[in-house]
Amino acid sequence: MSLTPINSKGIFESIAAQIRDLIETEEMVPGDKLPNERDLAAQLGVSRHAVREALRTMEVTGWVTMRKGATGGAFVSSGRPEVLTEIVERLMQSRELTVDQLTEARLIVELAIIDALKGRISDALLETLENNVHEAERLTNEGRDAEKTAMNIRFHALLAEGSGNLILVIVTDALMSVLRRLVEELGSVMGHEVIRTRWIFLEHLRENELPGARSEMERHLKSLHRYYVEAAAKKEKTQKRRANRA
Amino acid sequence: MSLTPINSKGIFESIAAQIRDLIETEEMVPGDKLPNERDLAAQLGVSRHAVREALRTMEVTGWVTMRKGATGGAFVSSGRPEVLTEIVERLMQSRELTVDQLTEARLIVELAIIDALKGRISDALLETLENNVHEAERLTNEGRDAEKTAMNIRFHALLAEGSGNLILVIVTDALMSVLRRLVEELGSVMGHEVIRTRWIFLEHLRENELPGARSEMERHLKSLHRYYVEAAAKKEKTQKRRANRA
DNA sequence: TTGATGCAATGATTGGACCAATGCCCGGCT
DNA sequence: AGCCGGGCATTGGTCCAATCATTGCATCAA
Repeated sequence: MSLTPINSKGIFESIAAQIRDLIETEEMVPGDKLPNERDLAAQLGVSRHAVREALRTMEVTGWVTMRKGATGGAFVSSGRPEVLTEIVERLMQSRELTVDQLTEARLIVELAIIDALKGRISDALLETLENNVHEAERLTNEGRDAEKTAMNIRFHALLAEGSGNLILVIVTDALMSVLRRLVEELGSVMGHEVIRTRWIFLEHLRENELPGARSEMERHLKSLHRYYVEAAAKKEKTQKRRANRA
Repeated sequence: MSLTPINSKGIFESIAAQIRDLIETEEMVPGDKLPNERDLAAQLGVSRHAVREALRTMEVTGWVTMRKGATGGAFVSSGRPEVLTEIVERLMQSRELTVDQLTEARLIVELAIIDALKGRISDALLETLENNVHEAERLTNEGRDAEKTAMNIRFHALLAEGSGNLILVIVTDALMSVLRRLVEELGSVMGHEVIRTRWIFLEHLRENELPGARSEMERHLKSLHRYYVEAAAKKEKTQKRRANRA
């Protein structure tokens, strides 16, 4: 005989579960509008506050987005990579996750993407990538730092798209949105060095020399990896020093 | 001249921001207890419900955990990696993924994880994996299908954990979860074949023969890949036929 | 000593009321 | 005819007050 716990996690949780089910079974797809809060509360037989808490948590986890106003309401969302950054930030601050792990994961995924590029290197892809590097070069020369960084990050996204695999694109997106935050915190570097390695990488790609491209990217990312780990350690130390002084 | 929007996101957001600041500046560390909801509401001059919404979102994002009861309350947390899985899973699920892309991505990520295992193969890891396969073998023989599948999926999660990289674990978890839904739809297969390839894989791992292990896994996953793509195509066809008939 | 019981603290849920933002529509002005 | 502006309906946002539920602890009796 197996008894199931009753309401173990609170009402708002079971409300969220019900709505999630609707979405998971594709009875509702991104863009669809959920009933308004008052109707939901009535249908589920709970108070409006409970519905609100459920919707709020679902908003945070990227299941729905909420807009206010006359045409507002809760809409099924397709997910928000940005919320990842906040959670990752917390994990890193409390040492559950290290910079080391983050950049290592980036290295691994990126190299996997390059491997997946086999047989998919088209002229269109090459042109897109070249345009990106040209733009990045211009921004670097003009000293427009933030835009330059965005452009450099975009390069990796384009590469992922080139693999033709949506999953890799999504994972890359998520990783990049987290890394962007890291760069903001630790400071970006090596402006022209990035451009240089890009051209070498692209040259290999153009010649269909995947191994060469791969090792160039590996070299580049590993040097970035070392830099960030060091910068994070240094920042750590100054924070500790400041804490001790106080 | 740049004007900043006022209160664009509501009161609960600024409450959350204030509390986050307290935690970020390390005035509060994991384990510390926040004031109770009534006091917080009074101190901030807002309603208790606003405080609750703030705390709820912070719970989801891993800043605090909440317990109920006499010694309950909101406590500073060190983060919850599981939410990341949920968000990544949502990102994957909401896109129009093909079976092909899913299993290909699984192949890519899994092989990358095996590469990342270099220098990390411990006796403890081997033992954990062996236990998993033993269990899976038992469940397979007993015909307990659902549990067998769960155990087989768990193997990949354990492998990811063996890489020592939390990011890879999260990506694997999300991927597996999406994949599991697919398997439920298409039906699982090859019970004993999976066990066989597992033992071969582990044997390579035990001998520290990473390339051998890698190619065995590659062979196995590629055959799975073919099977699922085929099964999906077949299902597609019967659905079309059924649709035409109607 | 042990177990039951009551109490107090704290979160969980509810109901109802009102505020605020937003987009649409309609009427009046040019 | 065109447009502009104010009112209005819809919907989320906030607040208050009250009650329920859970949990740990202190108390007390066997």
